Amino acid sequence: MSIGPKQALYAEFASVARALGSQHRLEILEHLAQGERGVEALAERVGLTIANASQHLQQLRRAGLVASRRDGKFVLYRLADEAVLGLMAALSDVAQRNLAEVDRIRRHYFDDRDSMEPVSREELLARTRDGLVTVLDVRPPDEFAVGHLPGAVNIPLSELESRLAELDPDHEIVAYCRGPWCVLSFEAVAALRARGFRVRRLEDGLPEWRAAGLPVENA
Amino acid sequence: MSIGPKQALYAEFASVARALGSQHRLEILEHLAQGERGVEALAERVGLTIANASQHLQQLRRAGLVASRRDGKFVLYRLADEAVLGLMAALSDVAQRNLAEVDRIRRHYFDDRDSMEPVSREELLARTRDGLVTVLDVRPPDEFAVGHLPGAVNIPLSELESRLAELDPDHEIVAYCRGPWCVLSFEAVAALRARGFRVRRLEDGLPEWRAAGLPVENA
DNA sequence: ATATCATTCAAGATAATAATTGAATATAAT
DNA sequence: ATTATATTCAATTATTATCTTGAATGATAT
Repeated sequence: MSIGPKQALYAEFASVARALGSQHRLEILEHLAQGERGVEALAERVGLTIANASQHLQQLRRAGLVASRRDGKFVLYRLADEAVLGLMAALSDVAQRNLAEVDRIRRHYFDDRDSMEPVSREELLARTRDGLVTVLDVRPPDEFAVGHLPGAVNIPLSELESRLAELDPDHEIVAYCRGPWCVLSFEAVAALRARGFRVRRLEDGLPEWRAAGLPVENA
Repeated sequence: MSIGPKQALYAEFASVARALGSQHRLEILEHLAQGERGVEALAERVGLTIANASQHLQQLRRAGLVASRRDGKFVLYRLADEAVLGLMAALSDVAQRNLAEVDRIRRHYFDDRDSMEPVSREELLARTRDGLVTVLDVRPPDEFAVGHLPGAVNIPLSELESRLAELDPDHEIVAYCRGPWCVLSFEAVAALRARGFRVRRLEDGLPEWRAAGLPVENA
């Protein structure tokens, strides 16, 4: 049945789609969008055994979604391409538009914590020039270290309650994390609002900021 | 393992990706991008039994990729959304960039028949205003009937050899068909060049023309 | 060389998906 | 009402994907 070049191409395209067709692999891709990562770190964060994570990574590699390099005894994986992020965005866009369940989850969880419009990247750029805004990165420190918004303060969500003193109550805060579906910034917004801070979320997360060609610091 | 809202969302996104993860379903989507179609017509064109095509269509519907309506005793399917076309474009983009096999097929088949740059939609629009170009739709007549480029001539590829007289040899010809992976326009270009016609392909196909907001005729 | 650590491979159990067949609905025509 | 047609459902079998476990590879450090 797979005669014809069109059929052969569609078979290839389908193999890419199948590689995206797993909750775990999508989550792995979200983490890789932050920057390079080893197998063990990914396995732990996604909640897989190392052997299993390794197999998922190889499926992603065969599908051309990730690439890898060896660094000493570690193997570091990364997204193959900026286009991969675009593909994931297109996927979530279609799912959001057409699957009622997605809408239900969004309203029930996300809108509950922050129903405000997120701050656009352009708006944040303009406001940081005035210096009256604190950019807050609530991801774990190792992800912050690989790359973050210029001038951002890193307080991981888990430490937020105990480090409130580091935040200037007179500044508006703009919080961000891994991307549009990362819960960290939503939790941070809810927690900080309850403490009286003026805080909004940045649209999307670091990978999308970087993909937009905006500057990233990795000191 | 699927606690958390992020996991729940990714599970939904993955279900959309799995629906795209089949050669046959991608081909069905290509046909639906031309316009509404019944189950039997789709089954025949994609080379599936009717029952099987019906099941694939329902997977696509569950994934929010297609919608359907009943018209008398026929059930007509269509793409759920313009965003679906964008998702397929993103999918083929990633596959083209990162899978060597895709490149091999393209060079071996497509570039062999037409290694020239395709005509962009903008260029075609400009040239049709001068009236010196014949726009040639080489899809089957029923697809042409559902929608085609303004002023296009419909000669299905299968009848091209016998209807060469209808083409003015002084006009440049711009041929198009279903989309970037449809072989019809490539075959048409190769056949017409061999006959001495000046002919190029339009970039992509009718669905992308429509998605760009350009006018479509369906007389 | 040997030991150690990170990663991958291989084998097997379980679950999900695909295609086929024949029966069941739902609408239209007689 | 009955018949015909289009589509869907249900049951079956074959194929493919997932996860687990334990062993094998590759690179570094002792």
